Amino acid sequence: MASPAKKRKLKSNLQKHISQPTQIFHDICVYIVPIKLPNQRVQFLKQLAAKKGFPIAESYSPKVTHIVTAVTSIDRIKAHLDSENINKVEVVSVEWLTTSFTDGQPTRVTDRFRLVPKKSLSLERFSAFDRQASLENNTQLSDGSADGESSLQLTKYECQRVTTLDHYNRKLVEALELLESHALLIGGEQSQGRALAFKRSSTAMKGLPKEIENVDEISSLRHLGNHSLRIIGEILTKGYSDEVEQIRNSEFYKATKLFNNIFGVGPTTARYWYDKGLRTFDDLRNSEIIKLTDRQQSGLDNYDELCEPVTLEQAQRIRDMVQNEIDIILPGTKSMLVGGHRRGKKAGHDTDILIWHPEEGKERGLLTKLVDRLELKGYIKYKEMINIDANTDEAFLRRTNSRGLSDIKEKPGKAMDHLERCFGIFSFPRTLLQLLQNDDNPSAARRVDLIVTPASQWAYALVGWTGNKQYNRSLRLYAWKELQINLSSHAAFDCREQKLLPASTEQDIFNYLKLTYREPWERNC
DNA sequence: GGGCTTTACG
DNA sequence: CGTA
DNA sequence: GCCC
Repeated sequence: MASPAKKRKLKSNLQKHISQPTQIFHDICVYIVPIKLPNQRVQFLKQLAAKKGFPIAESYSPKVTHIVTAVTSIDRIKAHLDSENINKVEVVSVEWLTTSFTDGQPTRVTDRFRLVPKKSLSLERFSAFDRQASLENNTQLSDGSADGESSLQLTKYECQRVTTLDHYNRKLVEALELLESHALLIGGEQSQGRALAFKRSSTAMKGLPKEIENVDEISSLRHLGNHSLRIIGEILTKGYSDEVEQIRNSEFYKATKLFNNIFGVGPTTARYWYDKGLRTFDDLRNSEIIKLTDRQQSGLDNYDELCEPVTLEQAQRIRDMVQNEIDIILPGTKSMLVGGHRRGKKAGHDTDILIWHPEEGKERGLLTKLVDRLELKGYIKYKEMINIDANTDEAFLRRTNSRGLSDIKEKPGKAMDHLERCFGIFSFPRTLLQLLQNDDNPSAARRVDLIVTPASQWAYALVGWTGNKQYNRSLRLYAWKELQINLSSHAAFDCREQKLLPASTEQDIFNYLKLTYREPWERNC
């Protein structure tokens, strides 16, 4: 990261993706009702509207001239807008907007586009109508736009676009993610890069506003090259990809993937065991030559329970319990769920809890006390404590300097102070409901991460620990390449201005990075 | 052909 | 090397 | 593997 070879010329990519509309239609103002329309589609329509010069209102106000909606009931609209006063506003289907895009100007509103009272139009017909409209819209736009631009576009970085849990191309994403994990399991010099490329292909698919039916629709998109397109094409034409299925059913993939699923076992160890001839957990347990680390042993012992998805309700109960403890230890301490659950996942593979005290420094030593109390209650099956003491300041300065800029006189100060972490396997009593549904196992093992952050680093910790992983990678890459800002989950350092960027909210960080704020559930790359 | 996020700790 |  |  610090080599001089890294001094690549900064391209002015920032403006490149924001093409200016040739004209702006000031006499209209469109409000898109975010009901029944997937968020992704709303974002897509807004983006396109901006490009085509259609003013968009973020919320409903008197200046709005056109309400665009997928909802079929006028009452539902009124309820949503909390206003009866929509008589002089045109309430139109999404098709009106897409037709207008195709026309390059606001299309005259006819009865065809107007929302009519529910009783005279069946729901089925309306949604079929709408599906057809979106299809036409995209095919027409991608072929025959006047300016020759394709309507399907992908930003360079994932953090510049909206990616939600819901999307239209699950099958394609699944295949590409399998190729990603396979690349990691194979290992070798090139594997990280190959895996990343497949990951980017898959996030590209997640970001599309509709289901892909033909490879041609996406063949010119960024991040989709020969290999990914070949896989996608195969799946689109015959429902599956030979290459993917061959990998999925291979002995190598099945065994290494199984091992890799054990907490404490990465691709290298999985591969090593495979090369030694091991294939199953029994092979592992009975092997004379294999020495499991404590972490791996614990991961293996709790394998089945750790495979159970952590529901949002469970995660909330775990946080409530943590909150109860820290209320006793240090009143005023706060905690929140981060990770996948903050991004809207109903089921996750672990629970991440961010803990802090509004008063800087008060949080010192808190985690040890918290973990002690949880341990006394018998909730902890396995744990690793990670303490970061002071004098990491120096390391931070060295790194910053090695990125090719002059000495920093001003010390980062508290920026790198003691962020404490504990990760491990906790065990919680099952609820009555779980006991009824599941077996008679009275407790449930869960992967839990506890993170204590000083108030000064809270915003950065929040962004970092909310993730997801790919979102963070893209955010940090973008920050460095485009703005020469070094971003981590503790702080951001502007290398041009030679200063730390203090932030108290997530919005502050997005502002520094000149990015539109993304809600946590829009960061599911 | 270089680059691919971050950067500690255990 | 694996964890986040 | 894909982008620059």
